[in-house]
Amino acid sequence: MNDIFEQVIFYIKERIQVSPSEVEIILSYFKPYRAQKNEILIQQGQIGQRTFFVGKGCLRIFFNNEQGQDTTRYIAFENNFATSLVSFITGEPSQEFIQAVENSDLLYITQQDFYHLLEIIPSWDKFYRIYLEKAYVNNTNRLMSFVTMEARERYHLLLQQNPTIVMRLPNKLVASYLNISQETLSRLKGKI
Amino acid sequence: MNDIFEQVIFYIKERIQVSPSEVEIILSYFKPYRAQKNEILIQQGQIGQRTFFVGKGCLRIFFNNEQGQDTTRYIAFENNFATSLVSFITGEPSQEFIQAVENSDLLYITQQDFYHLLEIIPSWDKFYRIYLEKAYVNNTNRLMSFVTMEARERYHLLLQQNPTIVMRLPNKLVASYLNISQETLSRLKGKI
DNA sequence: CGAGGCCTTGACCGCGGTCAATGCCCGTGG
DNA sequence: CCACGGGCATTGACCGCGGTCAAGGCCTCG
Repeated sequence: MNDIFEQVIFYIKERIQVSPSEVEIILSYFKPYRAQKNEILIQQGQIGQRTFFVGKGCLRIFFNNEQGQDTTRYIAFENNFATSLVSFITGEPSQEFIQAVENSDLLYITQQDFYHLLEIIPSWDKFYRIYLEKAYVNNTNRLMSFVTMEARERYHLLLQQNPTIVMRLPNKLVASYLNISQETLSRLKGKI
Repeated sequence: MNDIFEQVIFYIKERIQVSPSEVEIILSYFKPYRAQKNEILIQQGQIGQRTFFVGKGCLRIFFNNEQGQDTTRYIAFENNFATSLVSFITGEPSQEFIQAVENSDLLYITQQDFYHLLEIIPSWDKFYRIYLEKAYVNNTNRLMSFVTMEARERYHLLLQQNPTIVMRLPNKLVASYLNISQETLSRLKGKI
């Protein structure tokens, strides 16, 4: 029953040192939530952000362009966090959506509580720093791939670096993640 | 003579609280450097990163695609920091170059010393966090603009949000920053 | 005054998007 | 259990944004 709390603690302990009493405190700020497939967890324009931890299932973060297609910025499988980080940082309305791709078991913590932990748990600062660093590296690599590579190369890179995404998700989402149309992805797959 | 040190301290004090003795310590890790126009400060493939502070002049961070054109990821004018952050974080070779766009008065601090400050100056953690947050927001906004907007829109957005870049830098660099060819930028400017 | 870099303009073309038709798979209800 | 409908994937036709190549003009600096 407490599996997901054990998962998140495992995740945290891999990154920072926390005493048993601190673990108690930290966990007390995380709340469980069960999301249905396709459920929208964060709407575009929403403020008051939350950070999610995926115990089981899958979340994606995406934004729309004016024509109505969406681009997926990040995909979180089991044992990963997902946040609409820009909005989390700035406190401004989110440009991004968060959606459950599958039925998912989640934990979440509000932005307020997260920042509160920064004040009461000395090592939480480091946890946040590591999280930010990872998010930064991730996004910058994506930026580079969009800017320097064409569709076929991005697809091959994804196959190398993150085949799970291609195997587990419908083409539609893979295309959204690569920022190409579903048709183009289909043609790419056809030609080996 | 100490102008640039005053500039960096002003920058720091705007963001975190530091005691006079801490200021002493922090400054002792920053070293001045005068860069010539077009000088490359960080080569692609280089490890052992440094963070630069621009007192006067301008730096740009860019990377190459395989065809040899470059894309400018970030432009730092006076009173801004510039780092090849991914490499700084991961310790791996930089995918990015840093170049002086104009003759520039700089300060720099090595990655080692920067991390050392994290240990000896309590509030430096916060300074780094704020820096990371800003860099993250910046990059994510750029990512979104590349992915959701076309050339003309990106140009108009840049004119709104950062006209200095357009006014102060040669077209070549503006094009590189927008990730379009010089010819396309020229055509865009022509048609209002 | 000459040379080299930068900007502009035109001709051309290819990647990848859109639209549309068709096929496939799967869940749902008669 | 089968028929139907809806969502997803595939395939073809078409086309437009923006890149490349090339030529010409302009400005700057030695």
